[in-house]
Amino acid sequence: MLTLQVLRNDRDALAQALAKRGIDAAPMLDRILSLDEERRHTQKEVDDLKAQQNAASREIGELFKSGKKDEAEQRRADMGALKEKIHALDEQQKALIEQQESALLELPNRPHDSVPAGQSDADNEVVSEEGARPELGDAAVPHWELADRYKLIDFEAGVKITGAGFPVYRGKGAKLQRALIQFFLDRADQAGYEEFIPPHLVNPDSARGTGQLPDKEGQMYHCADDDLYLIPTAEVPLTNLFRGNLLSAEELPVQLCGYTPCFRREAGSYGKDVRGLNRLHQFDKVEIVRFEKPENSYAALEGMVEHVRGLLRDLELPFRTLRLCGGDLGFTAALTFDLEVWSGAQGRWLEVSSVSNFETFQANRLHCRYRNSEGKPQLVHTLNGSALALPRIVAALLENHQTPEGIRIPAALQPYTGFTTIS
RNA sequence: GGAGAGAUGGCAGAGUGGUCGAUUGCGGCGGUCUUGAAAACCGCUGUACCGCAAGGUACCGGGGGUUCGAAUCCCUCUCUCUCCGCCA
Repeated sequence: MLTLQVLRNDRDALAQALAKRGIDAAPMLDRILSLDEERRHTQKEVDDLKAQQNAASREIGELFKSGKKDEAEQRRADMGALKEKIHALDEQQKALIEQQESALLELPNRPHDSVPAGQSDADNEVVSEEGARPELGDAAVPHWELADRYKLIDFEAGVKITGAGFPVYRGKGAKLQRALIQFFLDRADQAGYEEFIPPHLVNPDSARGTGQLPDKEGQMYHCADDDLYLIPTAEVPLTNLFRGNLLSAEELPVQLCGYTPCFRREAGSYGKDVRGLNRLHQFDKVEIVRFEKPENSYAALEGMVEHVRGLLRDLELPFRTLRLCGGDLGFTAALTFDLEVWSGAQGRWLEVSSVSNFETFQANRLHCRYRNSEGKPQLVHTLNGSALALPRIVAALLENHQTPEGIRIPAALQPYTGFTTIS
C-alpha cells in the first residue's frame, strides 16, 4: 500500500509512473485526495469539540471536588448535545477513513523509474543472456517424456491421489528434488541468509501484509474452517516474521531464506503452459528475503539477482534476465527482474525466478519500520526472490542435459545427488 | 475438547473512575568524572493524525457500551499462557 504522503506530495509524478502499468490512476488519486481533504476538515471539527468536552469534564471534576455540587450538576446536564455532535462526527470520520483505506489498497505500487512502459510480457526488456543453448536437434525429448522414461515423476499417480498439477516424485526424481533444495539452501547460507522453516499456512493478516490479499485472493487455497491460507510462496510467512516490528538501524539488513512447498490454484491456466512441470498447484521453492534501508535497497536487489545467476551458472543452464515492463509488473513490486532458463526440447524460456524490490509498499501494510539516523521510525524496504523454484529447473536440467546415455548431473550438484547421471 | 489466568510504551513490569500518555527498571541518547574505557552520578527518551506555529486530538489486544469524565466498570471478539483430556 502506498503511503498517503507520497500521494499528497507527488500526485502528478505518481500518476505518470502508474501510467506505465497501462492504467489511468488519476481519477483514483483525485478521489483519495478529496477524501483526504474531507477527512482533515472533519477531524479538525471533531478535535475541537473533543477539546471542549475534555475541558468541561475537568471543570466538572473540580467543581465536585470543591463541593459546588449544584453548579456541577448544571454543567453536567449541558453536556448531552455536545456528546451527540461528537458521536455523529466520529462516525462520519470513520466512514471517510474506511473509504480512503480501501481505495488506497486497490492502488498498485509505483513502478521504479527504470521500469519500461508496456502491456504484457512481450514488452519486457531483455537485460542479458548467458550460456550456450544445447544442440539437441530432432532428437530432443521433452521433460515429461524423460521423467516418465527414467521413472522420476509419476503424474498419473498425482492425479489419482489429489488432482492435476500435483506430481509424485519418485526414485532419483525424488532425490534430485532433495538435492536441489539442499544445494540452494547451502548457497543462500553462504551468501549470509539465515534459514527459517516457517508455517505453511498463514492467517489473513499475514496474507494482507505481503499483499496477497485482497489482490490475489482467488490464487490461494483457503481452509475455510480455520480461515487460513496455504502459502503461495515462502515470501508470505518469512516477510511477516517482521510484521509490526521496529528495528534498530544496526539490525539491517535482515537476510532470510527458507525452503517451503508452495500452493497455487492457477485458475484459468491451460494448454502447453501446464504440460509436465511447466505449471503446478504444488511445487517446491527456496526463497530469499531482505529488509533494507531505503538507500541500500537497489544495490541489494542487484546482489540478489547476481546470487540467482550464480545458481543457474553452476547448474550449467542457459538463462536470460528480464526487466519487467509496467504491464507485467506485480501489484506490489516497484521493480522486478525475472530469470528464465532455456527449455531445450520445448524451445522456449521458462521463468524460474522473480526478484523484486517492494520499497515501502509491503512495509507500510506490515508496519515494519526501523530507527533512522535521526532516531525516527521510518518504513523499511522489503525485497525477495526465488532462489530457486524447482519444477522448471528440473524440466530444464532434464531437457538441456539429456544425452543418449541418460541425464547428465552438473558437477556442482553431484555432491548433493550422490549420482552423476540418470539412466 | 474441559477449567482457569492474562493481553499496558523498544523490552520487562506497576497502575482498578478525574493533571495517567501513564510509577519504575532495562535498553537508547546527551553530559559529569577518566589518559581511554568500564563503573558511578545527572538529564533526556512512545506513536499517529490535524496545525505555519502555539497548541489540539487519538492510542494501555480488536470492537461496542456505561459515565460530565475510562488503562481502570460492563458486553463481545481475537490471541497468549497454565492445568486436564487426546495425540504424531
